[in-house]
Amino acid sequence: MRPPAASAHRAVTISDVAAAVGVATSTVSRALSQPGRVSEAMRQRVVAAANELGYYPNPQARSLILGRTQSLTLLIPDVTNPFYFGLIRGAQSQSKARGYRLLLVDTEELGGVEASYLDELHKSTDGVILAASRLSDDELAAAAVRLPIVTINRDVAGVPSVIIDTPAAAVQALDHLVSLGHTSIAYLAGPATSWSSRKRWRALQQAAKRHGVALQQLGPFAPTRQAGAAAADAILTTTVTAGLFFNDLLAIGALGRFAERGVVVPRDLSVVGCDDIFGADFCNPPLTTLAAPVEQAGRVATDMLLRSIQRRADGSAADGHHERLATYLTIRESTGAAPASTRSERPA
Amino acid sequence: MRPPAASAHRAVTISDVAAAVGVATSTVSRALSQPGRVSEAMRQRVVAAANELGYYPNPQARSLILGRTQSLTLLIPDVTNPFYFGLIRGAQSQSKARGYRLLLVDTEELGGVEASYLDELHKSTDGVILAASRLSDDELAAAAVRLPIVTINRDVAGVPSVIIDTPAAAVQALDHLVSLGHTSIAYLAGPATSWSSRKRWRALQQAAKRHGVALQQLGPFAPTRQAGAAAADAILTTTVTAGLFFNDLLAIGALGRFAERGVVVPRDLSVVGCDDIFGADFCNPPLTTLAAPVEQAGRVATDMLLRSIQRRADGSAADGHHERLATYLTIRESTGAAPASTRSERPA
DNA sequence: CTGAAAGCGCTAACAT
DNA sequence: ATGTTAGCGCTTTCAG
Repeated sequence: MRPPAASAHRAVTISDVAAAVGVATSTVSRALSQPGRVSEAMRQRVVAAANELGYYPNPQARSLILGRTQSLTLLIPDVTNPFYFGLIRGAQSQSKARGYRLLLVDTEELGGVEASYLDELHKSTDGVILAASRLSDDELAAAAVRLPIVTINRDVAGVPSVIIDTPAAAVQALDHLVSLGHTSIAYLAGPATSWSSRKRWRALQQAAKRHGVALQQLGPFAPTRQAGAAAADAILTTTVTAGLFFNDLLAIGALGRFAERGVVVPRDLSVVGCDDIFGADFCNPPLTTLAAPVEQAGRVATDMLLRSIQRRADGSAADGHHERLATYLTIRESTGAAPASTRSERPA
Repeated sequence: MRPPAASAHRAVTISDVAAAVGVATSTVSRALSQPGRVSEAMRQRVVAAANELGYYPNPQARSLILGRTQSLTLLIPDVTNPFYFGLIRGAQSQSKARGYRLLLVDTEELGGVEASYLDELHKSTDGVILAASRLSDDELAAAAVRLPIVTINRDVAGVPSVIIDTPAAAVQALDHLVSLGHTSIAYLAGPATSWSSRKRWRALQQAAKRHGVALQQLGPFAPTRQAGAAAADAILTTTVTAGLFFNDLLAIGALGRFAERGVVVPRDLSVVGCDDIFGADFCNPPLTTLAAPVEQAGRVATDMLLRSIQRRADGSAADGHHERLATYLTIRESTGAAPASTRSERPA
């Protein structure tokens, strides 16, 4: 049973409730938010009246005095990139569980948008989760002084972060390819500003050296399906027999292009993606990929942020804790034995 | 050049700026929000000081007095359902363009969560976009009295809404199947509470009668990939040669199950999805589907909501305008000629 | 064109 | 245990 809606206009306030019960507003406030500090009888009368009148607290007024908004903000570069879906869900559910609301902002891959939001948000959110930030280390560190921040996949001193450990998994992927007989492999890099891409490339280089296989970097490519066609064409100018793609979006785009050009995956070329996004398991062929625990990352980031907010409230020093989430290789059907003949002889 | 951050703690307020310039706070307020009502010289001095000090307005304080929060809320049943991605993006970008922030809430397919949010949100958001609401007509109408609401795919008197016209496209899909020789077809229904599913079924029934083909409904099914396996098995107990699925998620799930059971699509069975979500074009085989203009729906809903908010502020009567967005059949590779032999003889 | 003062809804001392 | 009072940061009468 929903209480009767407040008459057309003015909303029900705490003083309406106070008047109805015949007490001071402070008593109502206490009864509602610090039940221990009023008599049980009073609490019940107040709660009854509040329900009766359809009273709901005004979060703005509360925020103004308390200095916290009970809302967190998730800044992501592109809401349509499925990689972030899990992040959104994880952050959303955890925020809700902790009694916070989640604001979602799409920065459209623009560092400038990111920076201006961080300035404006200052007062309207209690903390920010920054996914795949395009900001410089200095900008990030500066922002973190003013506002609790947790980054995802970005390692800046003094700024807590969740790191999805794809470099380690990328090495597993390389091992996998080497075990299948591949000796010449390409890494299709992400945006030049991507910290993850650089990290992964470095890890791959070392592993390639250890295995004694040839590894080359192509790109950078935008992390999109459209760019996948370009990545596919780039790889076809080389003689590699396998490609490690910056992410699944790029790999899926490439898969389509390979099909167009008559390149059969994995017979002619093996393809490895990254992230295990929605679709990676039902594309054609299903993608061997690095399964990033994205939703977990969203939850963990939220908890770290909440802890960081708490710490600030207590006046403790800021922390720069980093949480590293393991990522594992998931083998599906886009990788297979290296072709016997050299790749340059492939029909194309 | 970012202004120097405010010293560790207290945020810069309008009175800090006023003190710096040596004027009253009201002057600063006017200079910043009603530039016309202050001398140009004064405006410049104030703006300079504000930048100097790193002043940003406190939206909470402003909301409190203005009675609007400059934020809209998008309530969706499941953030991980790719159908909503476009909606999120459309609503997000349009909100931003109009100077509003977007709050995202996942109701987890629960009507109760939806209802309680509508109550609480009352004061913290200026309006709500309700996608695929699980609420009853009465509940919706009641909520719309208290708060500007726009629904998506839900037709309730007095509540403005955006209707993605899938029934019309479903009829196109039926025509398509009939033209391919299918005479016995199944509709794999969505949740019983889904208004869209019911509407579509009704439109299909009429069209089937017109064509003189047999149409049966199976389900209801959850709108998920998992449920797709159940839907696939259900369809295999019948002799239909084609299935129209409630949405792409369900269809993609079914595609996987068909592959497992050796049913070749479209040779043995034609499959039609709905929504054209991310993945519909690269699953195996690519899905014939009804391409819903989802991102547009998000933008349109946002604009309608803003208009509705405006109308309320002006004291005009509430409107119940409905915007219908055309949806078209997109033919890909999951539909083909009806098998010559009857489906019950299919290898399985 | 600018200043003084009141007040949005709520909470937190400080009384009693 | 409850009432009184002040004030969070801002906008807006109302004066001048």
